[in-house]
Amino acid sequence: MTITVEGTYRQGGDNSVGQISVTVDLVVLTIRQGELCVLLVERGIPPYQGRWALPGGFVHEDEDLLAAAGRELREETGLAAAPGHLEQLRTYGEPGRDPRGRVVSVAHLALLPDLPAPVAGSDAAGASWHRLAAIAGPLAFDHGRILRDGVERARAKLEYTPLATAFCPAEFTIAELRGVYEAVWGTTLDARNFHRKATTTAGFVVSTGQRTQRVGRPAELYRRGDAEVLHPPLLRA
Amino acid sequence: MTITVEGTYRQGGDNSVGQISVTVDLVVLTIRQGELCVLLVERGIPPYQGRWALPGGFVHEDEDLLAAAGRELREETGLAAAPGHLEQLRTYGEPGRDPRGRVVSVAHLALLPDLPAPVAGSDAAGASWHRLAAIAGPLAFDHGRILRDGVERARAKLEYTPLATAFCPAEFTIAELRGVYEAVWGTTLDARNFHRKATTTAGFVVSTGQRTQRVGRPAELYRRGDAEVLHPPLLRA
DNA sequence: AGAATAGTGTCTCTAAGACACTATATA
DNA sequence: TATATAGTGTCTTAGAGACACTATTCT
Repeated sequence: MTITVEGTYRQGGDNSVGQISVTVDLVVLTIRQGELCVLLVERGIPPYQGRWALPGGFVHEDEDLLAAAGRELREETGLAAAPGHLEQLRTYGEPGRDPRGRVVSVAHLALLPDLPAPVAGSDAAGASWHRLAAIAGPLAFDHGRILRDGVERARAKLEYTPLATAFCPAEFTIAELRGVYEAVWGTTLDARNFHRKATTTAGFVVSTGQRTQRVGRPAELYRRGDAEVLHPPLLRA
Repeated sequence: MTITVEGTYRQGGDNSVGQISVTVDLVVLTIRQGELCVLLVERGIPPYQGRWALPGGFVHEDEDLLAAAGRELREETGLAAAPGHLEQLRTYGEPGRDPRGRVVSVAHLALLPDLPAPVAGSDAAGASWHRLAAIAGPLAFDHGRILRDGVERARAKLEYTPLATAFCPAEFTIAELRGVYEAVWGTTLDARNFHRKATTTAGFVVSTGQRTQRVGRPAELYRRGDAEVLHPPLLRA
């Protein structure tokens, strides 16, 4: 079924009906063994058969864009965005981006903790995690560009929001949080300065009173604070 | 004419064709007499007849999204984005946002200098500038929300990019640049500290060697520098 | 005791904010 | 000379980066 808009959108405008296929694509990032990873699916049919692509699919008739992205994430990974973070990234609509016709894709960015439940066993045939540094060939469609934009968005948002916590489990140590920054930015940070910074920036993290039990001195466990923005920001060098 | 995508988008996906109307809407900002202003058009037909709305229209069949936004800007204002700035803002696709049917709008943000050529005389019947602080009723559709998002984007980008120069003519004084910050942020800034900051931040502005001729000591004229990002940023209090 | 990891204290340097002062034009 | 606007210098303070040191666990 196709919905048709009747009448001019506004006076002075033209009447071309602009019916276009709308999809959502997902840049799903997580951190595994200290490395930034992205979820990719292998294309089984043309175009770009055999290439890796971002997960995604068509927006349903009566479905919000963010809801569509959440549904696709669930279908492809078997996991909800609940413990992590999901936001709109950017919309890609260049006429030639899909050889089959005009498709506008509203890309979304998801940040997830490294969940114990693996991706396998979900609906998605070939969804798998790939270390960002080790992606072999070019991705299908313009997904390479979308992936780059998503990674850059994540890198930038770590600076001025507490979003690094989306990569962590509900309770985490300062060292784990620092590991997120190091993996996403591809740098190393001074553990002492980072600790001071993270614990003194208002609303970034709150102590739970609990401690870890591993080798070495036990680390205090923290939960995400209520700040939406970091004041002052945690800038990259 | 309607383009239809044949075949599944990718394996594992569903087959709903997701045909939706795609439009571009524009948040066009400028500064007039020291106040931040937005370009609005009055709706002559239902729905929302008589209400103010953002300019916009349908994306053409073989047209890029940014190009569509540029075209609408030209049609509504008679002016190109060339001297200013145009970027994608965000996409709005809530199912109920247009009572006539499913319409996904890719909103764009345009920042323009206060051009001597007025908006009148252009294609647009009722396009006019409105002081942001003095917009009477609610806007049509979800345009109030889009406008808020656009203004917030502009406010944020002044912090860490040299985008304030998009509101200025090609050559401008430091006092004019400061006026942009004050209008967009709705604050007052210390003229002396701002001068130091603007002239010492690498790549923000470059001197032309020219000077103004008005009352008082002549001010040096500057042009936009080649920096894409301000290091360090110029943060709001 | 020794290894391993967590967390604190201190110093230096950069940059922001407050504000007095100097500079150069017009009326 | 008065007025108006442009631009510089200085002081204080917040915060980032470098890095020595202390703390608390396990083996």
